[in-house]
Amino acid sequence: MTDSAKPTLMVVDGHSLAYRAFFALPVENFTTKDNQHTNAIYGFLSMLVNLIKAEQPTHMAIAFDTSRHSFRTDEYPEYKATRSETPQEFRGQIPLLQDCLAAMSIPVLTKEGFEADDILATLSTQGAAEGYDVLVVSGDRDTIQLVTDDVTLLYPSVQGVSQLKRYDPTTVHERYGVRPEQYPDIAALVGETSDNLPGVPKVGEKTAVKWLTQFGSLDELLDRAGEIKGVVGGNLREHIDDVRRNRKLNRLLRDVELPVTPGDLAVTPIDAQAVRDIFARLEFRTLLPRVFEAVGAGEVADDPASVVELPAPVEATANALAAWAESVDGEIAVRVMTQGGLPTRVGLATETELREADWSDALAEALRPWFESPSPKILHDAKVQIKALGRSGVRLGGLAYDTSLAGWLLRPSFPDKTLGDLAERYLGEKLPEADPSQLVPETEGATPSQEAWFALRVATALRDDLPESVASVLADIELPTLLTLADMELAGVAVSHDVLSTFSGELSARADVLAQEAFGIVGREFNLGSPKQLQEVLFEDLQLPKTRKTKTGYSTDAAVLADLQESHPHPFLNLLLQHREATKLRQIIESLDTAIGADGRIHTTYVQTGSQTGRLSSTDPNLQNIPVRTEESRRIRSAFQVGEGYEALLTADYSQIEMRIMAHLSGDEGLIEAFNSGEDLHRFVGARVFGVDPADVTNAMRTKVKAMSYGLVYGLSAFGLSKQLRIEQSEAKQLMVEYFARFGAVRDYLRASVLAAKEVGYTETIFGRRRPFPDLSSPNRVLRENAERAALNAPIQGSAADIMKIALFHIHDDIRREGLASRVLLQIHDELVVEVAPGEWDAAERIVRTRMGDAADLRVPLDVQVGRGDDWNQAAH
DNA sequence: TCAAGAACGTA
DNA sequence: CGTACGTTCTTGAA
Repeated sequence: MTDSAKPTLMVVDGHSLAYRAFFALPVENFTTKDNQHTNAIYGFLSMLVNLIKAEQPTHMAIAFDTSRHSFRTDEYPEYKATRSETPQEFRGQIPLLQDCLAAMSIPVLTKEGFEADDILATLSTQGAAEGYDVLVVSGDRDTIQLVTDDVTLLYPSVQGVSQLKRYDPTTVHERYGVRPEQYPDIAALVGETSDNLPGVPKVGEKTAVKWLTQFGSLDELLDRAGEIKGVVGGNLREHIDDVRRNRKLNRLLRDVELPVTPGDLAVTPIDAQAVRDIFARLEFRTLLPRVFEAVGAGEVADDPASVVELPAPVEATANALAAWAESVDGEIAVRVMTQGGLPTRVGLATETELREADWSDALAEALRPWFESPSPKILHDAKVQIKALGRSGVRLGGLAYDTSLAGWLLRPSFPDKTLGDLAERYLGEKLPEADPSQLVPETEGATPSQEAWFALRVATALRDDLPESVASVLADIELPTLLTLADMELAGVAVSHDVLSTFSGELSARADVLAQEAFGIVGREFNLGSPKQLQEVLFEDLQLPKTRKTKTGYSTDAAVLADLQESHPHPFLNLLLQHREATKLRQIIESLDTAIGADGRIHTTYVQTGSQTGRLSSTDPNLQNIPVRTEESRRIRSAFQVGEGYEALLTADYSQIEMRIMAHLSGDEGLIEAFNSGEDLHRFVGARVFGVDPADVTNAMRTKVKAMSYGLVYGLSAFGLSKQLRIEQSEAKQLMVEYFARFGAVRDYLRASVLAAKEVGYTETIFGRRRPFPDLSSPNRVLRENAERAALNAPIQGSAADIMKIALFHIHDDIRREGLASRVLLQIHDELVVEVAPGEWDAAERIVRTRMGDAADLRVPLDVQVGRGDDWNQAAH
């Protein structure tokens, strides 16, 4: 065993072990949602973690091959030539594995022209000479030659990667009958088929060992080859050059020039945040704690992020707090603690001073002038706090920065949700958090003013990182939008419980009837909502043909069932689809009904950081996916009604805003003309594509170009288009050809836009909002093509989102400025719902039309459709 | 109890 | 093999 006084150097052949893991672990279980395979990465890291835990190395490095090419292939081009190409699914995992290792602060070594084993040989030789206990971990038998009293080889057994066999000189001798340094002699004689190194025919390990023992060395054996009798003797003499060549090639180089020596490989603390990020991306969950555990709490501890000495908060009276705030010249960070939507305590902070006080009416009155003044204020996740203040009658003015929004704008794909996340990432500090699982927490959480203090410093750090264009998106779009959203959420929308419950009752009754009928056909009762049970019924009981595969079985989604109905009509299928529809609607209704508040209104929450493109999302409940497609489902919308004391609901939506943005960005003359002509867009495009008069465009033509136009924005393929339109792929292909022949600038723009994104690593909207796309240069094709489609879409969807946000807060601000009582209630991406106060219809409509129309100056007009009604459904017409 | 997967609603 | 979301239900592992 290892001598505890000596440092332990562990050197690993990353390539060979990852490759074994690749074949050992079933890929089905190790694929991320965007189709990145991770089995080799997972298997390798899992083994590595076990090794680190068991061996506790003080020094460590992982070596990788650079390519197939090495000095060995120079010498003998056939070397490893018969080895089949390593699968792309494996190769694509190597860069990601190296990213993981980088995050774990484990040095990765490669050397052009040499194999990983040569690096291991060099390091182990140096290490042994410098007094290390050396552990070589490799799946290549050639490394047996490295074993000495100081160098132990860990070699994966046939069972798999997790079982490593330990080779010291004794075990090597037991297994092979020779000393470790003689192993290459055996290998040279026997040959190595996997390396395409043929040996002496009919000579196996047994004979080789016998000869070597008899002659003492390979040189001696070859010199006296004439003494060996029989067929094998002849074979040896005939293949003597092969043996010499094999021996030359399987000698590992012990003097490769490396940029490091063993002393440089001391184990260093891991970058915990980086590990979390990459593991999240690879969807490794169980591995994370294992990594942290293996590396040891003391060594790496949690994070490099340190717990800093916090300035002490000063408890203030209402008046003192207000006086202090007003005396500060410059920005103050604010943290309003809330409970049940109302303020409970307020903390304020500058870089050096922290003040806080419990909330009270007196405090509200004392602080109101400062709160409502334009004195600049910095908050983290301001909206909830602004709403709490709003409920207490205080309107926040001077919102200068929101760290949550800034963090999102910088990295929209990694929502650093909490202030603590941001403090770790941008300050490298830990925000003290009380452990919620303990009744009497050991660690105190940060106080409100201390949190404000963190927000202030995070804001400073973020300002340095935010590119100018992104900073302007924050200041000119997001912050004004935030204030508008706070008002919209506070307002809520009136929803009629009676309308909902009547409808719900009808649907329940219908669903029951449908279910009974369906059970009658099948001959037994089961859970129609269980895809698993449904599969039994469809594919076993009813013997319908198997459909598209999913991860867990076969798909039973609506599209598949519709296809099935066409090819194998069965009454059960219709009943099932109708049942699904009824239960789905009922479910939506139920969730809406329970969301109606005491004021008879639903107050959704808009998540401003909820998308990667710049769109809003809506939760608790989601009011951005209320059904609309079918006549019946629109009954749900008729439950959204004008509130008491108001006159009407106004809906306003942009027509074809994404295609208009496409026209603007591409500058396509044809498309621009389409929007300026006043003609129906799809009719105009159809006329061009099919070479007919607009009047002669049939419905079928219009449907096709419409699907094509919308598909463009999403990066649709001929395959996808053919599937959606249920036409031949060749026809879809032809349609695309004709389309681009007329609107070529669109294709040129899309291509150039993705190319530019690949170049700079991100896309940008008209207003400068960015979205990073690291995967555009991924070696993994699925990953890369997914990124390409998303990158195609991001500037378009994002610009539309920007435009709607601008229109939204302009409308909100105009309504206030004109002293109107009307208010915006909902935003559904390209649609707004406004509650209009009595006598204000004309003013409201004017403001909405103007502000939506002039939100952006594009090469085509922004068309706005306005409707009026007592409920949302009526207003949509 | 939690997380994942399937399904489905919207723009 | 079409982008962007959130919710609900079932299921199986923890």
